[in-house]
Amino acid sequence: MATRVLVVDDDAHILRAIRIHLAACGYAVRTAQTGRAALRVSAAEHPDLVLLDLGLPDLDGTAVIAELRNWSTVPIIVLSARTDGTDKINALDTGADDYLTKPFSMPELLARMRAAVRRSGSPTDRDTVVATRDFSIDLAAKKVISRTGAQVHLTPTEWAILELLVRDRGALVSQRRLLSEIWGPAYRTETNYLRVYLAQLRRKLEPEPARPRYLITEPGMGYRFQD
Amino acid sequence: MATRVLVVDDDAHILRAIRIHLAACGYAVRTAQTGRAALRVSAAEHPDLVLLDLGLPDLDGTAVIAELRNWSTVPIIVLSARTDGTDKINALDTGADDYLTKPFSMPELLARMRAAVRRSGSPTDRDTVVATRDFSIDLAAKKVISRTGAQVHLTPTEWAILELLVRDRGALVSQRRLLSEIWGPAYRTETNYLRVYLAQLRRKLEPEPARPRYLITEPGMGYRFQD
DNA sequence: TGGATCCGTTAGGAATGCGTCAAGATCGGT
DNA sequence: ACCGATCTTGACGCATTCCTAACGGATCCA
Repeated sequence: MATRVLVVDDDAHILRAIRIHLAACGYAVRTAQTGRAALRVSAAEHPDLVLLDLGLPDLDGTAVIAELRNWSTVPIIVLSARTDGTDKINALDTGADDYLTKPFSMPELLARMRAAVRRSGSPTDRDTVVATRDFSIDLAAKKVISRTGAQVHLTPTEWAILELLVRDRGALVSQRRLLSEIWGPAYRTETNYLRVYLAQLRRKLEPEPARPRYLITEPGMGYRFQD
Repeated sequence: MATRVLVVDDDAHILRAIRIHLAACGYAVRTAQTGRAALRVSAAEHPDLVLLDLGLPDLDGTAVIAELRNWSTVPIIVLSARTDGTDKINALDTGADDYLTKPFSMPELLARMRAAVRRSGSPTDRDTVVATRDFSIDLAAKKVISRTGAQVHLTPTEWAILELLVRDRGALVSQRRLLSEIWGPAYRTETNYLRVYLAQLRRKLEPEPARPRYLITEPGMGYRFQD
């Protein structure tokens, strides 16, 4: 599922530029041009991250932060043209998570966004539990629970494969990537291993191991976790 | 209780300047001049925050971040003279929480430290007393009471292991993390210790030590407290 | 139709990791 | 200096997991 970002800036051009960039990087982008709009959208859609410009027409930027912090812990990254040190400190102490001074480099913004989302995501297993009709996978706890409530025991290798597939669930993961990440780059061509372990995973997880529904083979390319 | 900060920098002058500043602001400061020292102190003292200079003599800064992130979620703020964008991005993607380029203003550093600690502080507190059918564990009082009401005596090491497992109850705790946090990063591979102490804990807590119900082994990966 | 390629399945020996025990070393208090 | 408690270390048997090879089935193409 794509990370949802709310971008708040009164300049429509900047807004558009950032939106295009982020969308190209796989983010789901919402925008707002005023402080009140930002608060409204936040309450309605609960974004995973807020990019906030301080120079808004209706409300002071720090006021927006303070309002948000009354009920939300969403990560907030401030983007501002003001280089004054007190602005930074006020914003951070009001509840902002990070502060970038314009002009900033887009790669740095993206890296700081990843860091902010990573932090907020891990402590309260938000997206770490993937549930299907037949079992649920807890990536943080490294646990698989079958529909009957029993815990399914996986070996380290089985878990490594399942984790890779589930983290990119829906997407095709190439055999080369699986082999490289789990056995090392030297085993790039040992597709044997994958066949054996995928069979074991299916025996443990699929209702009908002979006709897999979740662990799908894409012949000649790789495997895919379908939920 | 004062926030404990570990400051890592190879330049003794900078180290001293930062230490004095932070101490004046009420922080409890520890210092390290090398990457290995930083890892050792982190494992021994569990600081609440790490300030890390990237230019260390023995290890690359990002290597220190990566090692720490194997077992710790302590906030890391990188302080670096390098203005190169790729350094920033690498550090952030490896697990750093923030990145300041030298020279920076001390008020800004302090504000970012407050922000980092604020984020990390709240979400991790859960119940301090965990009860099972056969015993109950009081994490705050560091006490274990058996079903008969008698207190179970645990040695310091036994308690350290049990506490780690119970704080993340249900989740798998890797042997690396256990060894790093209790014996230090250098003992990462001494899985012997875990076997011995888990056996002792089971003898003291499990109704059937030979068939553990609470202290579960996940072969090749780690241990898990199941309640 | 025949061949080639890729995949699923099975099984058994090799390698690894775990539980257990016991003895020596170390530490802390009297 | 002594003693008990705690920690370290090594060795052994056992269970699990991994690797590997072989075989049969499915699909595609000539």
